[in-house]
Amino acid sequence: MGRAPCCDKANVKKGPWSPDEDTKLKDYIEKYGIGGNWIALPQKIGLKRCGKSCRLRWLNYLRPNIKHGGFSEEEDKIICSLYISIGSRWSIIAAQLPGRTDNDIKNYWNTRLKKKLLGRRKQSNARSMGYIADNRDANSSEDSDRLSALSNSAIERLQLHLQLQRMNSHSSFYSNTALWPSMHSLHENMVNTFQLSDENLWNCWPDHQVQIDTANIDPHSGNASSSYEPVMTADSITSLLHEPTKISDSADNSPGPQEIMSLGVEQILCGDYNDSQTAGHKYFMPQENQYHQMMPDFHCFRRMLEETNSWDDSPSLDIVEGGGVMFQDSETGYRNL
DNA sequence: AAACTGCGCAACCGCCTTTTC
DNA sequence: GGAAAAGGCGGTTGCGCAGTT
Repeated sequence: MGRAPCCDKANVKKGPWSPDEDTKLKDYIEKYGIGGNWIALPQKIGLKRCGKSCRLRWLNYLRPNIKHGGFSEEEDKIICSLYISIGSRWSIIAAQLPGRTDNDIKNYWNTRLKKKLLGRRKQSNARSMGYIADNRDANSSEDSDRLSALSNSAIERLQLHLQLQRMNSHSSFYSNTALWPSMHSLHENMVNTFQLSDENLWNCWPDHQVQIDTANIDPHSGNASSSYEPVMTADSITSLLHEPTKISDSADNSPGPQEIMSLGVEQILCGDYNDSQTAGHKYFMPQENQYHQMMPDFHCFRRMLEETNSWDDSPSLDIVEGGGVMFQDSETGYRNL
């Protein structure tokens, strides 16, 4: 049985809010409050709107002390740092920026800040990934999809952190790390990995047989736990490349794998895998002939490492005299942050 | 001047979590 | 304890506007 809709879709108005509707909603909430029930609210006011729509309108636009546009340099930094650390948790990021809404920050990130920071790097990486895919298997659109999937949030976050870290050694602009949120230990691990020599990095793989555990990871201790969400893709890949983490001795009871990796399996691997239930954990093990399918993913990161080491072809961020930082617009040149 | 294109943003959708009964 | 309702969130869509051809 499906879930009942929150309102009668046929009888609710959609689209932009009129000034009249805004006034009705604002006046009512200021007088009587929400009353603990958004769904019932529009009926009380006489608005033909879905309760969720009212909530959104209030939270994102009508409530007091909302700021729109004009993000400051400080806000840019906070958004950037938090995005690197926690990803697209817009509500959490918004909580650190008084007057800003998650929707606003999300829009700002997607339409402006991301382009400012990653700009041409992304295109460059896309080219690299295409190159890799072409070399391996020219007719594999599935692989292309997987590669492009890898180029999303995780890679953006990694690129951003590397940018910031490079700048950190030159500039006071981002040097106050006290302002930054603390990094997940595996996240730090990821960053460290990309500072390894290429040789070391590559030699980590593929000699390990890998057992992938769907158990979750405590972001503070790095230990397996059932109460935290799975680690992100880039963390997972880095763990695999860098420093395998043994989280349980139960591996001894399972055939084949010598080490247990803590990975969010559906985020990093796709395709069919043997799986088995062992000691309360579900293990996913790539079959031998599937290793080659995983390799392109790691090629992506290897390629990124190579690019990172020669980050000079079209920097989107640069240090300027006096310790300031400029974002470089791909078309119009430098612009102060 | 008209058509086209790209961008920014408000709003919607659907899924997941939390609360209530 | 379980089902339903409501809240919350992130991704996506579509409209309006400005700039370009």
